[in-house]
Amino acid sequence: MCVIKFEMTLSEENYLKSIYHLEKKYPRGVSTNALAEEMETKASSVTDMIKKLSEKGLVNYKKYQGVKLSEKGNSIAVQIIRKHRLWEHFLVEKLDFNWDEVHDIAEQLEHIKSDELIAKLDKFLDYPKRDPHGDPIPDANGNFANLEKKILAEFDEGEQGICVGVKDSSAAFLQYLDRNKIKLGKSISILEKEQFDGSMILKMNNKELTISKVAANNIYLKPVEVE
Amino acid sequence: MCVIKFEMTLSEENYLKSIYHLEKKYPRGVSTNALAEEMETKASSVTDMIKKLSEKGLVNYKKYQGVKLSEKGNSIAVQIIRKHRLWEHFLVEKLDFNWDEVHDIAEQLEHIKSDELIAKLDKFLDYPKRDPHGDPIPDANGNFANLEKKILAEFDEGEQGICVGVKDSSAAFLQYLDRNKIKLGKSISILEKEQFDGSMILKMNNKELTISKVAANNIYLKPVEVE
DNA sequence: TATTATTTTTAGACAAAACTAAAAATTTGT
DNA sequence: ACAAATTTTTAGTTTTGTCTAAAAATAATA
Repeated sequence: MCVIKFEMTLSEENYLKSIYHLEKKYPRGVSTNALAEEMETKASSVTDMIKKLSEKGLVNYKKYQGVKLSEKGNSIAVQIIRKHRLWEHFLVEKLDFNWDEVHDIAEQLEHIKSDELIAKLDKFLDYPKRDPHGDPIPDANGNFANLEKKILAEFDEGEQGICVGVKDSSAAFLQYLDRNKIKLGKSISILEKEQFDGSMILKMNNKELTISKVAANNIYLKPVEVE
Repeated sequence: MCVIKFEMTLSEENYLKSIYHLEKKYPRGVSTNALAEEMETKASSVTDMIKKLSEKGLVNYKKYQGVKLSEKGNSIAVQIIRKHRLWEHFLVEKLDFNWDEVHDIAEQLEHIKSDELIAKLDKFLDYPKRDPHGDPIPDANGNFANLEKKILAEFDEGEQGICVGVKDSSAAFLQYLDRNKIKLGKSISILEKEQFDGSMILKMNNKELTISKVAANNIYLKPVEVE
């Protein structure tokens, strides 16, 4: 196992991370424009950076055909995501931040360079498997513990599940969830599904709650069998 | 109380920190060359940066006459030092790092931008007064808890004290202290002082220990009256 | 298929922070 | 005090990552 360490700049790391996330949406290659939008920069800047990453062997790139992460690039991106999610867990569990406040700080902390630091932080947090939004934290080898989950909007009437994650992690959405007392771990039953607009009437904490289709499309449940 | 927030670059923050530390040694103004050496850069680069900091009102500067921090510059420098020392404390007390391993990591962490983060970290650590090397941690207002301390080399035979800090925080020196079981909080008596080379014979843990003048010049004791 | 429209890349410029080399100011030594 | 040595500043480049404007390639449409 031969691990080569690169000197990565902040900007390079952010590009790899964005490509990683966009590959979920565009598995056949991430376009220059999509990346420019994600990075809040111009397409020409993206082209320049992609060339640089390509020369370093971190992405596979052919002109006009979008980028994909190479194996090396992927594993670097996964390590950055690991750091981001570990720090988010730390901020919420140890420093008492709310789950809607941690993203920007973790965005900075994820670039701190020290393998020893991350190993010790992981141990201190007792090897958490998920961050405060329910996203899996890859282990030191880059392996994700995959957990079964389905978007709430895809559940049918009478089904039931446990809230295990959110798709949208914006502060606005997280605060909406807080106001409605929706948290990870909560048991939710689907009472009714409105055909007209896709809104749902749920039972949670023995109370009824109506949510829009937009909201239901951003909540993950783990299905629970109900007899 | 009107607090103005600046956009500070990493480099600007490091210059302020270095000027702060050098002002201890050069209270009438820090020379361009001294700063260049501290920052491991060239004098011409220093001149450029000083001009920039001067335009921002963070240092007082007249050509050929060295720099001093302005009040604003000083308070920013103190906040960076606060962050550095809080993170060092965290790394040693919570993540189980040794005191010779934390400097480089804290050097990165000190630039994370979030007042809320530092306030919560401070609380989590239970408002520590000193970092792992015995240096005082300024509070949120920039006030240092000043503790009485004297360099070991300046003690006389028969005197006694408690180790409260080190002047040199290099890994090499800290490891030397570890090998000789010298830690913060240890009680030390001066048995003999060799006139010839300034070396000292100490009693600590009921055992005798000889240290060189160089070492004795880098250890701080709080004097203890002995009847 | 020919012609638009869109996307992507190239070319050239800029700001930040560093550098080298040379000029200017200050300090030192006789 | 004046020449020599040192320190500091200026002037002109370089690198990284961005930008604008224009050219080239690809995609969409009549």
